[in-house]
Amino acid sequence: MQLSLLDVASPEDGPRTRVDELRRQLEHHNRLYYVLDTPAITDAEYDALFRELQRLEEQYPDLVTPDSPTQRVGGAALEKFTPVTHRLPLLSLENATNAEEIREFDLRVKKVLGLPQDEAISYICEPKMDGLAVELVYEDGLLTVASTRGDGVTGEDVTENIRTIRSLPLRLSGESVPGLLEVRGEVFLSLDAFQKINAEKEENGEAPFANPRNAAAGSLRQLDPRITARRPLSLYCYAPGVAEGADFLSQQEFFAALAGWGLPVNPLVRPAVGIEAAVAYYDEMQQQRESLPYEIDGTVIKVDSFALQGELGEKSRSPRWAVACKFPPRQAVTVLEDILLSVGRTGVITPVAQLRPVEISGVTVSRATLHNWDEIALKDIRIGDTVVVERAGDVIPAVVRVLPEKRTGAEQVAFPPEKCPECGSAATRIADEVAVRCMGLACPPQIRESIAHFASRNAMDIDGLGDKFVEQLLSLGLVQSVADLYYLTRDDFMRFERMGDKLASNLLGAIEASKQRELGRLIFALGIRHVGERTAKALAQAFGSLENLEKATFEELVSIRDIGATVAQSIRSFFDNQANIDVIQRMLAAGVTPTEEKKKVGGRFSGKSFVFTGALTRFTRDEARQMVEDEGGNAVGSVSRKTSYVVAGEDAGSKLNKARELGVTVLTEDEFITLLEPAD
DNA sequence: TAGCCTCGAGTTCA
DNA sequence: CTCGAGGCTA
Repeated sequence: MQLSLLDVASPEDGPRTRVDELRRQLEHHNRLYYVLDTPAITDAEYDALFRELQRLEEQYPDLVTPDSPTQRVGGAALEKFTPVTHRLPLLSLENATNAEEIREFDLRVKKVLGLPQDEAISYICEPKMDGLAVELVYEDGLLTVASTRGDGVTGEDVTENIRTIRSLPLRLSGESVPGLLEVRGEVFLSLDAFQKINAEKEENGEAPFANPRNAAAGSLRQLDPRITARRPLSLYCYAPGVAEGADFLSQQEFFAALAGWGLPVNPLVRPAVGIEAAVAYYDEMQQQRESLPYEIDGTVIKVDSFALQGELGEKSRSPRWAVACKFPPRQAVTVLEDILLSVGRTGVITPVAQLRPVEISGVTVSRATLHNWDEIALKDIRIGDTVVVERAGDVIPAVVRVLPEKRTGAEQVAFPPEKCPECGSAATRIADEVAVRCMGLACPPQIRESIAHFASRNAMDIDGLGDKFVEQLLSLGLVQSVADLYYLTRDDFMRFERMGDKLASNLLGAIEASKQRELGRLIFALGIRHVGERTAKALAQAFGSLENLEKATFEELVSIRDIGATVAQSIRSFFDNQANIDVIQRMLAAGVTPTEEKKKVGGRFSGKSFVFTGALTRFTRDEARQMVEDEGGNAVGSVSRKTSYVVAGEDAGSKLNKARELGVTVLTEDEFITLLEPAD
């Protein structure tokens, strides 16, 4: 395996042979250096080989290939990152924070699989790198696309930056390279690299990065890959995406295949038979944590067998076959100086802790949400207390507990407000609810936040209209409700502070553009209580137009999946309020025309709703719902006059009776299947 | 009626 | 990210 500088082809053998040879050697030494950590040549020798290759490629441009080591650093900077939609979404993991929760995970796995509790499942354990998830796509062995995780469905194209990672092969080596291979991995910075980068930053008088993860994120998001190339990022691969022409039956086989192709895998990955071995691994990694050359924030336990993984399946955002075992987050002690009150869009008054600024894992924290007064009472948090603070998931600060031994007696107990701190209206706690609400209709922050919500990215997406401008619109009296946005003129905007022609045009353009948004966005934008993004979309699909939704009866609303009495009532009262109708009318009059929601294809069941009841034998409830939705229908939970069909399995009970009472058509499972078959 | 599972709403810092 | 709450299923 050892390659020496002497027993290789000489330049006289022809440039092509030499170029191939140099590439082979450079990749080989890259791997020895970065992956196996056993360099065989000095840096100077490596540089000599690299420069020779560069010279040859300059001389013979025809010989340049995209997987050449010289091509790791691309040319010019990008304008922006292009979005990439992942073929399979990148899910997140459920968390466990201690051994007990890890054991609960194991019990859940066995319960779902129907295995006895004393069965020892084969798991794979890995350190959980504190970095950024990416997805790499190799087509016919060649790295073609690398993208960030993004929201799990769509990420950003960071191929040029990923190519600068020296431990990553641009072309897969070894036998039986698959036609298409997607690999998920974690990009991170070693502590050494992190310190080096920060030293450089400080020399240049720039602010240092708070921690290695931020530094890695900053480096990966560089538009100029030449800058990224100077930040020695690393990467470990850990999970497959789509793989065509490769079949691994287990996580272990997958890791072995990765190693065979030259992809970097964390050497600390280890199998564990039975959950106790996995718990031991977790404990062991926690011991080793401080001596590792990179940061980890826990371990990951996965069911080894892909067959079992498939059987366990996924919930909406996380698989049931893996768990992230988090180490206790880094904590800090500080003083809680005050409890501030923040009023949200819905009037909920949330207590926020004002803290004496304290540094936690590189970031200075001065505020932390306290959620509600039950929480404050439960933890017995008082103003003036010395408290332990941590950053949950290393992001959002949270007050964990107080240190009562530090009390002086001067601490003050905080009570829920009786009046809204912003508008002075009565603040009440509705029965059975934890939240305290401001009941004022004209409460300024509520109005400001609801208009900002209307304009926000996932609602009407009025680019540039944030809190700041909404505030000014309100204080200048230019806007009372969201409808007024559509009557603003250029002159109105020019009254703003620091407003130029350009900015005014942009805002007007953004408002104009928002007139045509999908119906679901508009419904979401209205800010009806209990109607978030998902529900709004469901309503848009079910009713097709704002007018239909306005007229919808409580019964009709309840017959929609995931809408129960509470949500239906909330929607009804929103539209029963004349003020709301006026705002909507004024908006429509200004030319707001919601666009059609993308209808599902087929649609033979469109407008039809199905209720499944009793024990189904030919399909599960989920499958049944899927089949109905695929044909454009709704599968709902309860029978009403609006229900088109009730499909009754064995031992159907009250729903079947109700269907008969109301005269709704009742189908057997077989009849339902017949209905599904194409009409012709 | 309990126990999932999802959704909604509020939140931090750079 | 977290908590609370609504809806659905067993």
